[in-house]
Amino acid sequence: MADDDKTIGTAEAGRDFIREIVADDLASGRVKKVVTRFPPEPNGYLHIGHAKSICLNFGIAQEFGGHCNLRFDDTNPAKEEQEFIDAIERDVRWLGFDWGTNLFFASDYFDRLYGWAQELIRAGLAYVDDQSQEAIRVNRGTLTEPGKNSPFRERPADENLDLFARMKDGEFADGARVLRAKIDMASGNINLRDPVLYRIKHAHHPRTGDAWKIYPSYDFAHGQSDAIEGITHSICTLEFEDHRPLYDWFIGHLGVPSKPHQYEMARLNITHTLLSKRILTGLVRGGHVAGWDDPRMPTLAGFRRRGVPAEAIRDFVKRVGVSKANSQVDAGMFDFSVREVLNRHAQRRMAVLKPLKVTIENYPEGQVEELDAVNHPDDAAAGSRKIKFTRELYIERDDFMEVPEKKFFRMAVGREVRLRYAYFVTCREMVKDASGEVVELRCTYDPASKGGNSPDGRKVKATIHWVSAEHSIPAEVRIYNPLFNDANPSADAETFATAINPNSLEVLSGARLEPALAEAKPEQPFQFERQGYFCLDRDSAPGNLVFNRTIGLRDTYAKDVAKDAVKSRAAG
RNA sequence: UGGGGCGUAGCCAAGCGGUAAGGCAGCGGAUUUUGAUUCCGCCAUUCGGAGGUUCGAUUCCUCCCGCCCCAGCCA
Repeated sequence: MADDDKTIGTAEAGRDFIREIVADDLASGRVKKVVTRFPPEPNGYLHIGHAKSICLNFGIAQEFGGHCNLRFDDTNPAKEEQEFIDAIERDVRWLGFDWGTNLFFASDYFDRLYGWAQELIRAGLAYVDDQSQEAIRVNRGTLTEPGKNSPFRERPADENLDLFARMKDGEFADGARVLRAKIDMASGNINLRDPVLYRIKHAHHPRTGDAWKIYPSYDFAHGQSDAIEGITHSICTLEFEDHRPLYDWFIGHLGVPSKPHQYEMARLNITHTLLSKRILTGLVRGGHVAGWDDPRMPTLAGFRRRGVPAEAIRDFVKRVGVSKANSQVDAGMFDFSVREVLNRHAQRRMAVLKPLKVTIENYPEGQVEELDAVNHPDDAAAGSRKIKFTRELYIERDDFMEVPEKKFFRMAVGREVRLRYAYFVTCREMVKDASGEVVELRCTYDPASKGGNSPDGRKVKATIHWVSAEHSIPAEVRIYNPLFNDANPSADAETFATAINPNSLEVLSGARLEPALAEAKPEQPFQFERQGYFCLDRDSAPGNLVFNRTIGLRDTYAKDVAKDAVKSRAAG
């Protein structure tokens, strides 16, 4: 765990209402040692919304001297897979948290849960219902009308016990019967209208295999699992607020080993981003992205592959805070955290994404000079490296303008600029091909400006990056844009696909990198000077390098140009 | 028209009866061999609205308005 995260939850970092409750419970002695849990269902990959929950649950445990369990809520075998279990463990670790030996599965508790269900039946608080799924739905009533009691509601305990055992033994088909709690079909809270405790599913479970033909529902499993593990603070999202009375009902009516409490917080929403497993699964299954770890995905695996450091995710989540207000965080806030962390850790390199050839006419052919380039401007300990300067170079196409606009002060014919770490160069002329496209710049350099400063104190308005044509290495660079252009895309499972940004991936196949980049390791962040942060993609191979742009640098010039364009459009 | 929540700046978010923290964005300016970074300054006379209680209300009360969640044998 990074040092700078240790302040979460302290007075300096601010406290949220949940930490407030934990602190009070500890102070009053209601709780001796705090125990939390992160309870994912292994039906998909973890996304940044889960990161909020992970940081909260593990964070609270760390800050208050307790522990946090990783518990898989694997009560629905139809949706769950071992692949997801493995991925979730990997991602939680990557995020920087350690559950030690506290790894659990709700499926570990199936026997106990079954026993508790029998306990409820014997107490006359649960019954086997033979109604069809359709009949159950109809008889549940509506939001404004009470439900109707099931005709099987008063079935004697012995009969219920027998039927329940036969459900377990696999005697009945899926959906033939369910076990329901006997609570109140007229409750204003629909969760209390005789909720389903067990359903029949002849499905293969990733952990229990074919041992079970019935599976407990979330409501029947969650609170009791918390109780078994001695969870003191069971934190979930707002949509479960209505389930709390039911959670408490089970805890109150069953002989459970502890009395956990549930607390709810708002889930994380981010502009231009959809964070529901339904949608993310649809993106993957529909082939709209290359997989769960596609760098455009808001999954932890996607961010990792894209080059977002775990520390940035933790930092972001800390900045967002915890509250009960439904909100949507500006994606720019996430970008800020990513840049903040990357700026501190990424070594600088030079790379030209869209090369334009430059020939220094007065530089001797065949001559090679080695120049010093620092690895990090704010960290001398990062050292420096040598870069090679030659007669033929590449600069960024965007750093040259044939007809420079007012605010553009980079290269143009007749202008002098600095090549970073090298020399002042002046563009003498441009060379065009038959189609009129500029294909080369003919320049001269000032030998006295070696290293980037002129002894006569002459200033230039721009410093641009470059690579040696001969010594640079080719690479593919992938630029990612938001998966959704709309700040608040429709989360409708049927139509979300129409909102997908067709330009979410841009591939630049002709990039030229300084040779040191051939040594890049996976997940190692680099700043390509003046452009952004990049990292090696796992598709990369020696001789066939592929880099991902994690995020661009802030670009006030581009922003300014865009703003002016809007202004002139409005004016004209 | 049932039940449960939530409304503080463009976006998050503190605030817990004593006179609106902080961050992101934005806007100025300084430094800069990255139009980056860093630094400095500005940015809510007002807390969804209306009443009421109080010397004093974002905080307490009443009514109203708006938004979110719930009718899976999903979690």
